[in-house]
Amino acid sequence: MSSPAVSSRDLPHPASGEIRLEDVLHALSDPMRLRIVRELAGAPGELSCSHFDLPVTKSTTTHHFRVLRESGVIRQVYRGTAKMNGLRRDDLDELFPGLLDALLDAAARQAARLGG
Amino acid sequence: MSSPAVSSRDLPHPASGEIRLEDVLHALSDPMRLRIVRELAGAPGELSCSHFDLPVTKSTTTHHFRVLRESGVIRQVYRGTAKMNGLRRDDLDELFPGLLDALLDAAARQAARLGG
DNA sequence: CGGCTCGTACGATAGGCATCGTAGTACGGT
DNA sequence: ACCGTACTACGATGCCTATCGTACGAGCCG
Repeated sequence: MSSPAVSSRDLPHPASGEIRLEDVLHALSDPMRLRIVRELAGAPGELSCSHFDLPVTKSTTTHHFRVLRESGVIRQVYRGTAKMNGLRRDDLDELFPGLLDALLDAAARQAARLGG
Repeated sequence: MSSPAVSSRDLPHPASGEIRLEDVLHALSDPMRLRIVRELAGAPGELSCSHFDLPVTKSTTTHHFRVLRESGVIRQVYRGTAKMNGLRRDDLDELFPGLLDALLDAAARQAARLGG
């Protein structure tokens, strides 16, 4: 066998060069997804999908994670039954320097202002 | 009479405190609107709607400008028959410092990368 | 006044999308 | 082998939206 993958199941991610700004912005324009990204940014490592306690069903949660992955905002990988999620900081910072930090800062400011 | 308005027709804008990050991101996630904003950012003053040569009908153009205005990204004011458009740099920079510049830089980088 | 340009309003249409529920697959542990 | 957990797939639904065309209103200029 080739190098043992983290799991037999692999998930399609856009290559770094295929990430489109419009898709990233669209992904982050949903409150639920922005919340996910903020939580991911505040965590040290990766987080499993089940770690999040969102006010929607699991089907919808799956949908949001897929949108984030397909837009290039997060990286997903299976680890056993869990699916681990991490921000694609490296790729995003290289493509759009300062953007992710500005977005996270903007979200934090709005949360503070509106009492989030 | 109160101070003479620029025109008898007035347009509804969100107050600075009512601008929501999600709405701004959603507004900018459309290629046509991102293009408009980039052009506005590169111009010295205000630009009329008719200045833009977009590959859509005038109805659709009106729609996009309204979305930008209602999300708080641009300010619109009538001047005779023309409708002048300007970025709300001041408000955006106060609410989300660095965000607008990061977005414009990101858009410029992508345009350069993809040959826009 | 008459016409011209700029932009709006309204209705229609087609596609996208956030959400749900149910049924199913993959993996790990007992 | 069995069960439970984690996540997915699929279909349905209702809303939002990008687009168009046509008809209209507002202001300028001759």
